[in-house]
Order: sequence, then C-alpha cells, then structure tokens
Amino acid sequence: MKGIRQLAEHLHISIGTVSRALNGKPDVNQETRRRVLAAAEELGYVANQSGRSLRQGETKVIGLMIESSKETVENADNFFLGVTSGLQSVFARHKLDLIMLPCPSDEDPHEYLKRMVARRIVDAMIISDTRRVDRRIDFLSRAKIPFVALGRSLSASNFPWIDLDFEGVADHAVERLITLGHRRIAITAPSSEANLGYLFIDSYRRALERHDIPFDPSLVIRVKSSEQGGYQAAHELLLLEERPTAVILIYELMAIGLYRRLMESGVMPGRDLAVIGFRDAPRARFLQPSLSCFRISLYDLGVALGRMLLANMPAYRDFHPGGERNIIWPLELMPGESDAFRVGVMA
Amino acid sequence: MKGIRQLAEHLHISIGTVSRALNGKPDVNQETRRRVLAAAEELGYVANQSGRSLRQGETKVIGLMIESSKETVENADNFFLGVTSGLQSVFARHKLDLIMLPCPSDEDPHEYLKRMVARRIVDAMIISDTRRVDRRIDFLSRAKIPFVALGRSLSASNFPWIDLDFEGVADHAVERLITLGHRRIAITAPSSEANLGYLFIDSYRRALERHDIPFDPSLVIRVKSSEQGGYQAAHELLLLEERPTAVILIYELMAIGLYRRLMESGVMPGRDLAVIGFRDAPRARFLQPSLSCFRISLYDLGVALGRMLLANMPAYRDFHPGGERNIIWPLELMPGESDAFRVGVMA
DNA sequence: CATACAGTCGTAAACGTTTACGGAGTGCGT
DNA sequence: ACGCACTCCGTAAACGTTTACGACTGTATG
Repeated sequence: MKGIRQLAEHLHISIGTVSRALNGKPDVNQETRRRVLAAAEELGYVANQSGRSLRQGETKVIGLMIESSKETVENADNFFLGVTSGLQSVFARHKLDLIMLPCPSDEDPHEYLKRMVARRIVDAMIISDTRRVDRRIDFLSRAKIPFVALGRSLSASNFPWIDLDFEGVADHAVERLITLGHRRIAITAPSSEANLGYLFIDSYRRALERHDIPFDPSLVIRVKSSEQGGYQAAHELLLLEERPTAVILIYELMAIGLYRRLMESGVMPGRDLAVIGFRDAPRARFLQPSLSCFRISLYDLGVALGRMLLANMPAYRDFHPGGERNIIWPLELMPGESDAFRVGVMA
Repeated sequence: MKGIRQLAEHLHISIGTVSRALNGKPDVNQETRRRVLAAAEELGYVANQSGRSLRQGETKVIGLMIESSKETVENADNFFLGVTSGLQSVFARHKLDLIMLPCPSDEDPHEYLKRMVARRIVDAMIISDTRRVDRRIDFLSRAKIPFVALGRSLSASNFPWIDLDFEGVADHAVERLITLGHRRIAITAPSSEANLGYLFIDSYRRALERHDIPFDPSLVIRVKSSEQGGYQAAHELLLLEERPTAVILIYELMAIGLYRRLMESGVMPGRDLAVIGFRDAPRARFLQPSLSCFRISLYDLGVALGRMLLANMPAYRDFHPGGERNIIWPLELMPGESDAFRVGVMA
C-alpha cells in the first residue's frame, strides 16, 4: 500500500473523499465512509505522517526529553517508564503519540532540544532534570513551543511545571527524626547542578533551624545518587568526628550501598543509624531493614503532567481547561524499619 | 525563521542553491556556501523534517521500541538507557537520531509497531523483549523495514538479532555451583512469555543433565523479575521439602527481596544458600553479601546493535560491511560473596 | 573560431496529505 | 418552471523540502 491515491483508485472515488472519510469529517456519506474504512483496514493503509504533518503544521507527537548523562543512567531507573504510562493514558484520548528523546551524553541538552524542535519532530515537549538555570526554558517560551517541565527552575518567572515536593520531604523527614530524638541528622545531595538538590538542602536547613539545631555543612554529603554513592556516603558519615544518628537519602537505591558500608563497620542501620529515603517505596520495602520511604505515584504524576501540557496546547485547551500552572507534587511517607527506634533507648 | 524560502530571499539567491549549500552538495560555490551556512546559523534555520522526509522518503530517525508493560517497567531499569548511549554513539556519525517508542501497556505491541512504521516516523527499528513467537518480526521482514531485534525468536528463520548469552550464563552458573559442591540448584524464570525464559531454563536443564542431575521442575520458580519477585521466590524455596543449596536469579535486583525473605527465616545468603545473579554487576557489588553476577556492558551492546542495524540499511551498508547477522552476547562473571562457600564445609 | 566542458545557479516537479471551494445531484416549496 | 437548501463529492492548491534538468558563464581544446 503506497498512499491515499492508490486507496482512492481502488475504491474508484476521489482522494479528497477518502481523506475526509478517514478523518471523520462530516460531509461524507455513511456508506462511503464505511467502504473507505473497510478498504483501509483491508489494505493496511495508514496515513504517511510526513505528508500529513507537512500539510497540517503539526505532528501529533509529544516528546519527552530525558538526559542520558552518566548519572541519570545510573539512577533513572523505572522513573521515566512509570511516568510514561501516565502520560500515555492522557494522550491516547487525543490520538497523540509519545516518544522519548534521549539526549546523548556528549551533546549539550539545549542544543539537542533546539535541534529536535526545529526539525518539527514533535509538537510539544516535556523536559526533565531541569537545571537551576536552564536555557531550555527560555528557548521554549520564546519559541512558543508548548511544554511543561518536570522540575522547577529559576530561569523563567512563569512557566508550567510540576515538581516533587522536596521541601515537604526534607521537612517531614527532619520533623520525624527530631521527634524520634535525633539531633544530628545528615542528608545526601546530588553532585550535579540539578535544581532539586538546592531545594532539598534548603528545606532541610530551615527545618533544622526551626528546632534551633544549627546547620552543619559537614552533614551534607554530596555523592552520586546510586548504590555506589550510598556506599561512599556511609563512608564519609563514619569518618565524621561526631557521628550523626540519622541520615536522609535522596534516592532509595543508595540505601543498598549505605547499608553495606555501615555493616562493614558494624553499624546497624535501623538501630545505630536511622535512615529515611525517597521515591520508590515498593522497592524500599524489601530492603533489610526495610527503608522508611517517601512514596511517589509515577503514574499519577504522568497523568498530571499530560493534563498540564494539553492545557497549554491551543488545540486541546478546551478539553483540559484551566488547572494550576504549577504543582508541587505531594509524597507520602511509608514507614519502614530503618528509622523505627528512639535515640538513646537501645543504643 | 519560517523556511528555506525566507532564507533564500534574505540571501537573494534561489531556494535550490540554499538547499544544496546546506546539504553539502558539490555544485555550489565555496563563497556562496559559506554565506548560506552563516545566514542559517544566524537566523537559526533548521530544515523542517516533515518536508524533508516527505521528499526523500526517509526520516533519518531510528526507533527503539520498548514495552512499558507492568513487568518491564518494574525491571527495565537503566537497561535501555545504557544501551541507548551505545546506539547513539554509532548513529551520531551518520546524523541519525534515536527516539524511544514506549508501547502503551494497553496496546498490542504488534499493532503499535505497525502504526509507528506505517506513519513513517522512523526509518528503521530496534525491537526488544522479543516473544517466543513474535509477529512483529514477520511484519518487519515482510514490510522490508530494516530492523534488529534484541532477543532471539522462533518466528522467522533468518533475521538480524543480538541476544544475551542466557545459555552461557545458565551453563556457567550451574557448572560453577556444581564445582562448589551443589547438587540441588534452583533457578528463577520470568512469568512472561518473553523468549529469554525458555532459553534460560533449557540451558539450565542441559547443564544439570550433563552432570547426571535430574531436572526437577519444582526448582524452577516463576516469579516477577523484581524485588517483590525475589521475595516470593525465596518464600517458595523455603517451602520446598528438600531445600536447594543454591539459586540462580535472572535479574540482580531480585536479590534484594530474596535476601530479605531468607533472613526473615534465619537463612543466610552466601552461607546457607548460594546465589548467582545476572546483569548489572556494579549494583550487585553493593549488596550484602555482594552478589556473584554476570556482567553485561550495555554500552558495547548498544554499539553492536547500532552497527548491525546500519549493516541492514541500504543507505549505510557500505559503512558497516558484513559482520555477523546474529550475535550471542557474552557475559562475564564477577564473583562476589553470595556463592563463595563450599557445600557441607560450613553448613 | 567552433566546440567541449567544468563550475555555478535557477526553475520546476515531486513527495503524500488536508482542506477551501465549488459543482452536481436531489428534494422541496413557490 | 424556477429558486433554494442540502448532501455529497471532485478539483486543485498548499505545506517545505530535495533534486533532475537545463541555462548561463568562462575557459580550455581542437
């Protein structure tokens, strides 16, 4: 099957009518439409996207840009795939397809994005891993390409984004640990320039100060968000002269390495050191001890992202009216064994 | 910047010349080309992909289809992102872009693939998670769409694929465990219909029989390839009347749940039960006990996949001559603590 | 001096769609 | 008999490129 022309010839009708029939336009006879659809099905005809989008000026494809930097590869995990299903459930209703655009690690994300957008491969964009200052946001705003960002940024004052509630997590975690008697609480932060690190630490600092606990920079451990990073974090914790009694992890799989390094020194997580983690709670439940973890529903997050994006696309705005332009995505604590003790009680 | 026409007008030359200059065609004056390139850079012109691919009949885009089924989401992990970097390093040299096509979980993979291919969004395909019988392979072969599969299949007799050396892994693992004194060796298999499970078990069975150990179906544990699946696998192992002394895991993160369940019953992995795993060795090293793991270089695998694909694309064949049409991808054992004991010695 | 040829560029067709426009046919009321 | 509204369909232009072809120079060759 070559194109709509062959299909039209096969049916002995004009190509215009075939197109209208396939696209559900009103002015076509019921019977004709039936025949066209049947023939298309039979011959396996599907409209060539290049021709269509050239004519219409839109591609019906949404891009989800992800960075395959070394660090992201190590911890991206099921994160994006989880979000993807939520996104697709929203897009499917509008016959929009979602593709993932992995930015090569040796290419500047901003250049990559520009290329993809300029080539008109997608109509709209979802970007992630936003930097503190992120040129992509200015670019997309200026170019008037609909987009949403997964992650806040200082770059533009007003653009649509959803971000995880890092502040809430840090705050909640600190409060909880303090209630359990902890006063010396360490925290891990990513070594990258992603914005989330700053927010996480800031909120941690504020929560501490609310309880008159002075902020100690040596308790902020900058390591990679991976098993290896967890191992290294534990290593650094053990070297501190005054050892903390609790640690907050920014990524749950770090607990694997952390646990190991601790045990190598005879320190038992969940008894000698409290641990609280972040993100994938189902997984955290199976650690030993199970990790107290702030859970996030990736599917729902995807749905929200999709809705917000459509609200910013003129062609779909009516289906997804208003809604907030920014969302701080809440997380839910799933208590585990890793912090289930009071300081000084067992010691 | 609208299109090539505006660019041409701005330069006071014809649109044909502009196109030739940009595309490096020979019959254009050095000085003219310089001016065109400069103007394009300045005005930020990038060719509209729809127009280009409509004319040329190719999109310069390669699709990597991944399934976001529940199970894949849970264990896909960094696997695809790792492969992706290898693929991109190959494609970059030919100005090909890679996009990931996540098949929605509620859509038939075959239908999804057909849609994507018919819409001409991509020139070629890399498919993964091949089924034992996989209609996608017949379809792509018949439609003459260049493709490679990550995973064998029984579907077509002769198509390009690369597959992990499941047989080698199972074989090697069994041999190793037998050398260490084990006679009763369990193994996990995915509950899905992916082909890898069959190969894995088949080879395991053959290796056993080579040593005159009868195959015991109750030692094949069908669980999900996730932490949860590992937990359940351990649970089932503990219920067996004659408990095995070793287990082979098809996915390394299963060890988390497995370890936990074992310890809950006072069984120490690496002392009371030997464990060997599969795939991501850096991560496995940080488990406690560290997991003996068959390592796989995702980047190199991506490079090989990319090369094989290009060898099957007429336009690029000359750059990537011959090469094997099928590759069994070797894996390397990284010994850990999880199987470092001899049966009966410590008991 | 005629011819050939290389170098450079403009012209226009083609790729596969969608869609504005208008025309053919029908039924109905005047 | 005529106009009108309505339904359905065909025609052709347009989207932004690439590229075959031919035209036009200037230079070398016979």
